[in-house]
Amino acid sequence: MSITPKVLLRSLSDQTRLRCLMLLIQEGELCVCELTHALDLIQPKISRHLASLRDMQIVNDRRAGQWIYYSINSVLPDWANELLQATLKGSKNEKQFKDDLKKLKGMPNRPNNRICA
Amino acid sequence: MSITPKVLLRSLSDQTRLRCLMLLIQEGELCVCELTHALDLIQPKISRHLASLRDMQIVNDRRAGQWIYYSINSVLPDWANELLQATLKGSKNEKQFKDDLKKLKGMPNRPNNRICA
DNA sequence: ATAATATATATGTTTGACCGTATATATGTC
DNA sequence: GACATATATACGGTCAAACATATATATTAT
Repeated sequence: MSITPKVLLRSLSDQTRLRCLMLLIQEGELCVCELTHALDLIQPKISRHLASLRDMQIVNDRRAGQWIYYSINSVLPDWANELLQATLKGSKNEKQFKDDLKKLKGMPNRPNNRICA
Repeated sequence: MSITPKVLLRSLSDQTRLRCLMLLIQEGELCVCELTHALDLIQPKISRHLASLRDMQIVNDRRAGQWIYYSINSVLPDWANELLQATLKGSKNEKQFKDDLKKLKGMPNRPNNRICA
């Protein structure tokens, strides 16, 4: 079964999950420590919300050494991708989003997440 | 100030508000009793959620005699309209949405909501 | 094996949002 | 005026979900 509007919208209704997803859409793949740094929240909180997004099949995870990388599920239905893109479009004006992105870019010692190093 | 993703997504996270909005997008303008009938919920519940959507400037209301008609705010930003359209696209497969629409169409004594009668 | 780092999860608590019931308000009809 | 219909709101209760803290697990390095 594929995701429903009910499930996706419920997930997007929490600010922490929304902020994570916006960064993931924009950046492609991020690990927990990058998201923790960018959002300036405690690690268990980020992990908990990412686990929830994984359970809803909105994101996928991949282990690489001690890091676990999350990314948007690549096989979401069209309407879901369109919904996420519309949300990103709306978020780009938001101070919160800009700040998160800036914080991410400025993170020291970012782990290298390139699959082909 | 215009609506934010945070506010719109929070509004869409409740099933009652989501169902109302999907019918409003599809049908243009509906009164409280039509929505109450279509969703098969009690009137105060519908009114409460519509008031919330009005407060968030997602819908407008208009009185016509004893009826109050609600419709999607016509000056939402592009991203918000795109988000709603994507949601509608995803909802059209859903049994819940189909049932709501069928119930609305089959409602006896629907008030006539045409502005120019 | 010990220590350090990254991530996940368990636990108990709190809070905000939704709920149903009751009631108030507004309009129309007789 | 009295009554019916449509809608809004106030009130108190309930519950899901989010929270912080503490701890467990996994990986890497020394």
